[in-house]
Amino acid sequence: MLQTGSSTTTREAIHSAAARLFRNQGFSRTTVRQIAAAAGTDPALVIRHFKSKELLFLETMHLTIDDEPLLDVPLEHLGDRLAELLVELGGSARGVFLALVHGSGEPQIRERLRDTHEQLFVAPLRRRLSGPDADVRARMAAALAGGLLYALWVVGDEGLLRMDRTELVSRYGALFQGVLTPRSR
Amino acid sequence: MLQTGSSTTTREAIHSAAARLFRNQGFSRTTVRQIAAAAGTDPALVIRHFKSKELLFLETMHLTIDDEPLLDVPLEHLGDRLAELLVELGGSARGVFLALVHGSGEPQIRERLRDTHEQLFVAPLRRRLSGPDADVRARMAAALAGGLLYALWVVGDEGLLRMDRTELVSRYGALFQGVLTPRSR
DNA sequence: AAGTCCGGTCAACAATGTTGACTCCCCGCC
DNA sequence: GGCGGGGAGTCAACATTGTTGACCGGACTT
Repeated sequence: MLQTGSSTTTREAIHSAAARLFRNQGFSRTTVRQIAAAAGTDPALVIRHFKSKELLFLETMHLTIDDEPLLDVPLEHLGDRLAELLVELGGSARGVFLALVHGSGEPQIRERLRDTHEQLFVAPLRRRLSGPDADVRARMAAALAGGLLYALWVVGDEGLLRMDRTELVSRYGALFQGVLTPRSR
Repeated sequence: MLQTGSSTTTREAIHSAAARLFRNQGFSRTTVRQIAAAAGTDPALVIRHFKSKELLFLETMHLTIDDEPLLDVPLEHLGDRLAELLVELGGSARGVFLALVHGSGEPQIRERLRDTHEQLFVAPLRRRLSGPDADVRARMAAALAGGLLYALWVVGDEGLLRMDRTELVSRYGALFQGVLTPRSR
């Protein structure tokens, strides 16, 4: 048959083991032999299926949130909604984000991070805005969003982490709102 | 004499070669043998002088801006000044910042990044503020600052990079100002 | 003068990503 | 039915990485 039964299973095992390890330990700290062991197979097979460790990384680490519906909220509440979404984000998204940021020394991973930033933050916000400076405002809001994740996850600012969630949401929500729908005029 | 002439020179050579290479290529992409070659010495000596590659990295990569005087400006202009400072920042600071961010998968480097963030952004701003929520506002402004560098350097948002510098400064300056000296009350 | 330390060199180690040779087995074709 | 070919799997090897230990030589102390 066309379905390569065992092969697909093995490939899938490698894929999911790699995804888990990359999320938990990042690119450089996880070894091909670890992935192979976790998938119950041979290191050579890992490379054979995906062409290299880096390509395997790129194939497993994509960060997609279905925020299209989640951002479907009146424009005047978009700031709060976005802040809420970001603050409550976590779990696997955190691991993928950190893996991308840490790995972005490699050109291909950096490009992936750039695409992710664009499709995750810039594009959905851009779609909701209008006016001559809509693009700039969307990009600034996206920079704010990335900066929040950066402060919380990459540097791990204890002060922000310890802060009351609802206060953080309301403060950052106001910031977003100010950029998205500038006051007056 | 007590000055170990050649030794100090060699140590210095290793130090500066390592600093340059780490800045340009980051932690994982620069090898001990590269550093040794650039310093005109032996890989083993690199490890002997500094205990390990990671310790050498930590010894060479610290990011300090003498921003104490540079932020000495009336409180109502602090936002613009900070934005100006960040946007015009570059050169070696960029390399060190990126190396720290990319390397922060390693716990020690992450701690260094956290300290840097605290001493470079949070502390100087905190010193200028007062009121019950001064700490929170300082940390949010610091997150904004880090987020700007993140967007420009780590992800490399083309839209922001292409933007007119003075417009970027004025927009981000207003953002900073809003966080530092909230309107009304 | 002998001894002791310190900077330097060389060879080796284990671990890494990756490749090639080889086996095995199942599928379609004569 | 036999058989040839291709793909999955295994094993050993390679070059490169960070790091260590053995050895060497010269300078400073006693």
